[in-house]
Amino acid sequence: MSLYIQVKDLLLARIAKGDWSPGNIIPSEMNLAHELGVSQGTVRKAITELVENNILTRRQGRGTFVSNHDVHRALFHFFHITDNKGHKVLPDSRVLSCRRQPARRNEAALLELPVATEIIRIERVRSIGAKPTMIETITLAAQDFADLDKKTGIDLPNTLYELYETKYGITIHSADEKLRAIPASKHDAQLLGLPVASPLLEIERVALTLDKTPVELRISRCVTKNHYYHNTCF
Amino acid sequence: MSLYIQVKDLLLARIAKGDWSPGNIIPSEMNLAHELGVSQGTVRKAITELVENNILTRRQGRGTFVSNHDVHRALFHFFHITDNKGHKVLPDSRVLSCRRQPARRNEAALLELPVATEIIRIERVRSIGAKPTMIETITLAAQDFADLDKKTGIDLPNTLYELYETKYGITIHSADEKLRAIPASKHDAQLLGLPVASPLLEIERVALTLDKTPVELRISRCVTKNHYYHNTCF
DNA sequence: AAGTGGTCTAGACCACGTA
DNA sequence: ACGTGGTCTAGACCACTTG
Repeated sequence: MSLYIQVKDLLLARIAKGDWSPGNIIPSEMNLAHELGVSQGTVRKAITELVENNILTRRQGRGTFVSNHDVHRALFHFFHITDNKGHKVLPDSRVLSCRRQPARRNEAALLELPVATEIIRIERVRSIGAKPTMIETITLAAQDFADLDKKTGIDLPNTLYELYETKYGITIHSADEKLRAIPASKHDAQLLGLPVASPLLEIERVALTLDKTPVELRISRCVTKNHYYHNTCF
Repeated sequence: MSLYIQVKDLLLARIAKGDWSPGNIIPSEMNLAHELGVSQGTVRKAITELVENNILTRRQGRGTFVSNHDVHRALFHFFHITDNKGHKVLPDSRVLSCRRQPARRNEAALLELPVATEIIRIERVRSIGAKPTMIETITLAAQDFADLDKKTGIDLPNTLYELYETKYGITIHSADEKLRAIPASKHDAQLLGLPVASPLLEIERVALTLDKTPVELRISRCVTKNHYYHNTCF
């Protein structure tokens, strides 16, 4: 393996281990180069790849920082619903329930947990401009999110990924989404104020950490009358 | 502007102008460096960014080439339908019609053409394993694709983007997709063998060239009973 | 003024593909 | 054997931020 890949892996390991945490500065390129006995150019190339992966952020004149995966990031990387003009809108959310339960078989499989492991299941309705637009069912491994179910509806923030990072030290880095069209169930239809069997866009998202461990399963069923799921491909 | 950005823009201009065409080799880094009066490292950095944009391809020991946006690329960058196991499948296609018509208002808007410009409209049904799965309506500016409508159904290849590149010199580089769930029309239902109003996944895709000119509008309506639209977000 | 990342150069050696 | 890209080094100057 080339030297800069080894440096990259070493930096990654330190970040994953928590030696350097989100928002904090890492040593300068020169310091790392001296410490590791390589040239600055090699450290630079390793850091460049991590910056391209959104894991580090460079700020000229200041230093290199572990990325903060904040609201902005969550919004831009993981939230793809836009209005008809293509503008992203952050919907409000109302929690319907938040309970501990044994994992169903498919949930356990997607989260790579043993069957019937205890999970936390959150159900909420998300609205755009007072109009109910999405129903979300969120599944988390209970062991990783102690006491999350004890929070009241108001304590559960709109943007959960920020909470995962700040309270539980779990940073969501990528996600895998599967989309399909499904008919609204009676329950869905009632919550969303639609006729039964109206077409809904279902998004099944598995959110992953840096080392590709699945952390959250989120199934969203969306009304796509005034909104789209927007994706740009290169 | 930094030097390597200028070099990058210059290379881009030559590619767009057609001095170097897809599949062909460009001069070596050393030659470009001498020609432009900069160091090899600067040319290298410019080329690196173009490689990251999938515009150039490096082959060690051989040289640097203008990317071929071939079947493989089209499949991996622009085709997101997978089976339930997550494997991509390339569907067959049967052309229903291929006609010249005046552009409708929304088509003209999305393709950035004057209203009522003549367009070519292709309608086809795509099947996976003999099962009709998607209906596609493709709209192209007639002026850019002379005689495309004169091809018979068999002459129209399954993978159109390759045809655009090889026969018309138009390379699709990125695409913008909007997804929503819609009920199947009578026409859709008949072609796909489904009850009327079954939920379908509609994908409205605008395909763009390197300089972001919209070239093709493609509306796909997909049965998502045994297939998903798959997206990975970083 | 000092330290950081951003750019640029020049030169070295390696791994790979072709002739 | 030769030319290509791939990696690595060392050193220079610039632009930006902080103390």
